Amino acid sequence: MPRDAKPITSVWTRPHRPQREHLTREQIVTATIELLDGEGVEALSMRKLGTRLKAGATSLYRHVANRDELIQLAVDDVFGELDPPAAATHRTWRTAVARAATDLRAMVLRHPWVGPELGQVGLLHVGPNAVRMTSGLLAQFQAAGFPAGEEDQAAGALMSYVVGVATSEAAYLSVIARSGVSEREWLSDHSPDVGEEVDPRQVREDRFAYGLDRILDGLAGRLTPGNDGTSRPTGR
Amino acid sequence: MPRDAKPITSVWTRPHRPQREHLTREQIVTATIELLDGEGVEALSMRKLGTRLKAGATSLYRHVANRDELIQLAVDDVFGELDPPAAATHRTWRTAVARAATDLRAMVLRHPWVGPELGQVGLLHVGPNAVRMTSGLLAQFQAAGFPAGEEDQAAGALMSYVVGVATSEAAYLSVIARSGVSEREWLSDHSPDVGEEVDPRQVREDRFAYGLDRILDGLAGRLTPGNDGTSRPTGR
DNA sequence: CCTCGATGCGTACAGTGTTCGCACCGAGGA
DNA sequence: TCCTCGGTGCGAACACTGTACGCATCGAGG
Repeated sequence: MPRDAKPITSVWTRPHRPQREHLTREQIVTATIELLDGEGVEALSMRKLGTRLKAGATSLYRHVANRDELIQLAVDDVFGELDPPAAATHRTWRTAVARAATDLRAMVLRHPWVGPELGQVGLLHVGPNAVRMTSGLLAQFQAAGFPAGEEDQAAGALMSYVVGVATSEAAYLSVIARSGVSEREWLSDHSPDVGEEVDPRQVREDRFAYGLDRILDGLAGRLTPGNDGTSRPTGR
Repeated sequence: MPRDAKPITSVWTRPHRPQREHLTREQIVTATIELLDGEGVEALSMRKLGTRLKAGATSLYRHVANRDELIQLAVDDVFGELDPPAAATHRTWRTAVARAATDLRAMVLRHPWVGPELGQVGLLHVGPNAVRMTSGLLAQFQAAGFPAGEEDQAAGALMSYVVGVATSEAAYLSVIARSGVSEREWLSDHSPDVGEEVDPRQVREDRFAYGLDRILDGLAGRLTPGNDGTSRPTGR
């Protein structure tokens, strides 16, 4: 025992660990999501996250390998907000798939950092929640009666579209939000040719629905005649 | 006309500025793209870029506001690799659009960092080259004879799909490349149920073409009957 | 009561983007 | 010919970052 410093001071200056509240991986992930939603992905730092959890920055490394893995966990966690589509039947596939797509878009808009992150890691091996979601979608296409081997490509095409629009939409909204004005103000500043009466939120939703309908139309065309729910006006 | 025989000191003790090669914004951007292609977006640092240009790190700030703006410039620059689609006619719109989509996918695969970056800044206000590309696409849909006001939504849907697939595909390929094995090795390691005879690159291209055809099918359904080229495969 | 694995965290290190101020160049006027 | 002066390069510095390491401390189990 070297006499490096004061042996012990008073009780009051002791490190004073009031209650040893253990960190949880779950806690860390939800705090991460809060921070990501609030300030964006590049504002996420381990130290900031630590203080938000009333913990030291390096404590997090006991529960998470590194920052990248933490973000991956966050990505899969928000996929858990989606409930998988209902039972798959060949009559209801189109509405079920459309609903899943709408939910997915809403989730990406709620968490604008998810889109770019998905673009860096790919859609497939993200985690159990994402897998549950994609396999639920796949079941819909299987029940719909697509030719053998096409269900996969159909589901993939749909997912790519939804993630593509939603990501770009989320980025657009984030840029506006960072500039501090409302969407309509921003629009009338940056492209004054749009009318005042249109609701930009509605416009975005219509655009999404338009593309979604076109993809579902195109997919429905691959079904054996009779099963399809095509909205195509040309009856052939 | 000015003779370089400066009477200061000897040539050898001069501050040794061998040739005053001025940096150019263009030089910087192309070096940035090289570095991004080679090592990915998070390996891009101003100091590394500086040494690659045989310049100090902070010299770059004379020509570029900051790192983010530099990446934006790089993004728009690679959009310049795409040549805008040919003259738009109502007979050739489908092949022209399919070709533009294929080119765009190839570009995103050549530069795997573009996808996530597009997801962070949005598709629209990226720069003149991207604008040229999207407006060329729009002209195709206008010439195709879509109902008034729908050309925009059609072009947007297509772009979202292409960027969505290509981004996720590029991420997948980057993960594999970083692991140092070939795509087929990686596949037989991670999902041994796929056969040996399939060419994974061909599979990806087929998947892309499948979704593209479905979207174009769905879009063609909105044309006045007679103009549509429904279900025409784009394959090679 | 003692031991031991698990956990928290202070310190430290190698980087990062970016600012500031100074040194220098080359052209344009006196 | 000299002398200014806007533009350019860049070394030093600052505030941060992710994270490896080692030590202090805990709770449970013997």
